[in-house]
Amino acid sequence: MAKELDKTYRPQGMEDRIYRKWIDKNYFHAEVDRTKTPFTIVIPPPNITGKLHMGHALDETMQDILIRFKRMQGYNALWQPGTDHASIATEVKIIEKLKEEGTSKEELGREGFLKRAWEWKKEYGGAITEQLKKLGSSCDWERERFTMDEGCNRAVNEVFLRLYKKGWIYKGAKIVNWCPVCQTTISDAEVEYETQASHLWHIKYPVIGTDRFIEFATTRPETMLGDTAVAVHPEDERYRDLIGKKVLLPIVNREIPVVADDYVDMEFGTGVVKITPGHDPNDFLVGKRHNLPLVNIMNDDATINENGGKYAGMDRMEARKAIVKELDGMGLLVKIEDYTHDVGTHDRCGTTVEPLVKDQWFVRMDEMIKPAAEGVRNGDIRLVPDRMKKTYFNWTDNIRDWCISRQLWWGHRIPAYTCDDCGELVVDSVRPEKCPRCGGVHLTQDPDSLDTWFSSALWPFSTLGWPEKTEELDYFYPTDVLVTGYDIIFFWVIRMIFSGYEQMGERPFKTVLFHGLVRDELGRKMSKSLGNGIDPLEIIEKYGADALRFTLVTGNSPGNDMRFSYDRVEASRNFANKIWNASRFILMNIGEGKTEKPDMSAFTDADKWILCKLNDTVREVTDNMEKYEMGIAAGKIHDFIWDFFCDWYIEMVKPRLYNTDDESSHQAARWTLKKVLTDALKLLHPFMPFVTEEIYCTLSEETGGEGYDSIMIAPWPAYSDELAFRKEAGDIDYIREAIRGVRNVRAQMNVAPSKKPELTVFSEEEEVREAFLKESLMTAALAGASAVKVTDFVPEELSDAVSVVTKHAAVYMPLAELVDIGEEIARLEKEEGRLKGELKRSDSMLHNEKFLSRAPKEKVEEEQRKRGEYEKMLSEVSERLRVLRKEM
RNA sequence: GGGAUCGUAGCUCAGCUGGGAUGAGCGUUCGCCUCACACGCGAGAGGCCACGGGUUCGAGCCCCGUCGAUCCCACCA
Repeated sequence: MAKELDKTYRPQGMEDRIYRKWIDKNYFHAEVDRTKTPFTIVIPPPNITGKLHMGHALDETMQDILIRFKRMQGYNALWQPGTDHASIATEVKIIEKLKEEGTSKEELGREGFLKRAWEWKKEYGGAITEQLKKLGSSCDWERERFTMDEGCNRAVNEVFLRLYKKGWIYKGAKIVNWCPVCQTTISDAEVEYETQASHLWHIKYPVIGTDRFIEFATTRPETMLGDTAVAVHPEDERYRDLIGKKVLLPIVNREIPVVADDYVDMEFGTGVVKITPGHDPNDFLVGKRHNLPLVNIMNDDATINENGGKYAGMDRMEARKAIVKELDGMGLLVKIEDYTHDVGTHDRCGTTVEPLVKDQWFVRMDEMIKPAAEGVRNGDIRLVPDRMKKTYFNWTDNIRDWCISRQLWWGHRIPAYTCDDCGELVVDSVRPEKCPRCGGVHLTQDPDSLDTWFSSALWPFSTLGWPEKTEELDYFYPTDVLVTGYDIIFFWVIRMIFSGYEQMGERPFKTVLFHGLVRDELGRKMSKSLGNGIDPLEIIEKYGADALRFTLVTGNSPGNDMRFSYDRVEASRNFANKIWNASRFILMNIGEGKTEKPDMSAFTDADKWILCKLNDTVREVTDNMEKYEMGIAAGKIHDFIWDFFCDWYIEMVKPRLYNTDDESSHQAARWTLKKVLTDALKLLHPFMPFVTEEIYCTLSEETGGEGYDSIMIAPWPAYSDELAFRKEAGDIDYIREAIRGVRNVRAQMNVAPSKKPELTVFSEEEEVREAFLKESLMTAALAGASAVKVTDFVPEELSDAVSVVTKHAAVYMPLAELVDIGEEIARLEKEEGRLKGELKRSDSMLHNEKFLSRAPKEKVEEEQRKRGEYEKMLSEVSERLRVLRKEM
């Protein structure tokens, strides 16, 4: 490590070096230790196909901030990492690759395909975790898991078996969402609705035995091939006489009944609906109620099947056109209207989803959802921000059974077997040796695999060893906080919650902390198609992971989307540079071994002031962190370091170090500098782990440290009553006010910086005079003065001086030769006006009977105190004006 | 059709259970290469807190409407 710090902060190289050190020292690893309180976070496992994007960066950063904070607080902090096999996403990628190679899934066969998939996982599956490391993520990599590793696999099979035994997993023919391109079913959550411009085709069918026609409207005319009824509302006068009659389904020439069902909306269209139980979820239900036959007219690739007669083999969209044309030819097409409606598409590939009836596996949700809803309702699980409950309950209140089988190969294979001999269905967590009914040894496993979320639902406990009763599970479960985006509530959060309650009998986590989306500079979603994605790795390369992390959490609150901009990263990088240089200053001014704490009498008010501010910052930041207000915490740390520490304290200390030779006072300054820097670095460490580590270690090496090899294992700063120097801090705040006032007037009056007048501070309060006297050297330096005198009367010779009036003191500058008296009078008049206004405001409140009687006492007292101050300042300013006017 | 979020300085956003908007960063204006830092220092300018009501001694914050932006959910063919 460099003996001293370079002039400019340069994260390149440094971050990787530090990360390697942390890994080598095994700091991220957590073991069961009953003497310590655990704090656990499970990572939302990134897909193995994934490439680090800003969403991950935000998610990981928030988790790392929490885990580092808790680790420093002394918790046994475990951040459990791992990756997700992402069944369909991965399978699609591999299929693409096979296509490039001129082969296919079918050609390789199931076994060959899976072999390829595992190879693929081995080759690319680690990329995402390597990228997480670039961010500084302090995951316990020794415990890294994968949703399809042996343990997770066992957990999946075990849960499947348990739920099956309970009767909560069943197989049944129901209408499901089918993706004709991916050739698999998908769950309701995977369907994305997209508004499309289309048409409403008005068609009529002849009513048998009459010369009438019954007219209706449809958005999918091709499905008429599978119609098995036409429905009207039972109370609809227009059609009452037709109920029970038959109509002739054209083209197919099938006779179908007119049924009456409440489902029909009389107001919509003609009040007639064609019923296609095989291809519409509502029609499916109507069909059940009326015992209608079910006709499937589609193949798995969405072409029309043999039930479509002459249209067999035609694509669904082609068939639509052809059928409309044919109906038109028959005179049965009444009209075509423009119509926009929401069409279900597959969130992975954008293909229009086809509802059709398939024999699939489902999880019954009605019972399992109850404890999950209750757990959030009664606060067993807390959602941050609170409003996410509404989204959550919206889902739990309307939950439907979960279709879990997928016609995919990459994933957990459904642990259900059919006996080749007797046809018995056997479900077990391990492959049965023989059929329990007939003893046959030939059993065929269900070819389907499970929805990828089935395994991620078990993640909080499967990663800790479940179904084994491991020490880890006992100790680290339930986990403390889950950090994730609000867009994943129903996919994942709800499913983990009901799985946790059902399998473990306990909540999977105590708190869910939601974050929003990271958008681009214009507020648009970052997406591949827009090409507006910003690569976090590029940002890290250029500005450092610390700058990226800080940018992602500042100025942001839980659950809200944020915009990403280069300007903000630059600001964060500049902040890192600021700390870097402040540290350089401190290192240059602290000699080796000279930072033992001197006697309290050696400390100046300035020292006590910064220690007091530090102390307050420690308390507030800790409090914000406990409440998951990371953005606020980051802001406070930023302000403390930049404003209080760098802009004020370091400047206050310079004249002392450079222009005095009181060794014990120097020592107090050095001790304070080091103490404040060290604690500030600790507060900042969760946010900017790398720079803080680099500086902390350099500081330790150069000046002797606290005995920790790394800031990440050093204790979090604690609030201390001993550092609450309220009086001194208040005095320094008055002095700062005076300094600011002087600087202000100088700038306003264009006084050259080289001009260093002698200042006279006048105050009627003895304590204030003492405070200024004690800090006169510092005050003079910061105000650009040659010296500061303190008096309890205003000397005659200063009658024409420029004056700055503050609450507790007035500062006189003999600048009459530089400043026009007229201007000074104008300035003071403005000030006088301002003070009069303030006084008026104060008086209006204090004369308000209701304010006096109803406002809390402290508020009234505060207002009275303010009024007193204004009155004093006003009389001071008026007096100055009187004197100056006489001078003219 | 339900529900949520947002509307505060030119821009991007904070604003703790209601108590004077001394809010932050960027931008901007005026001075400064002051021996930690020009990725910087000092000093400014800039805000009917979307609009209209209400509750209150007091509202950016609470309640009710209106307008505008965004998002989620939903089986109206």
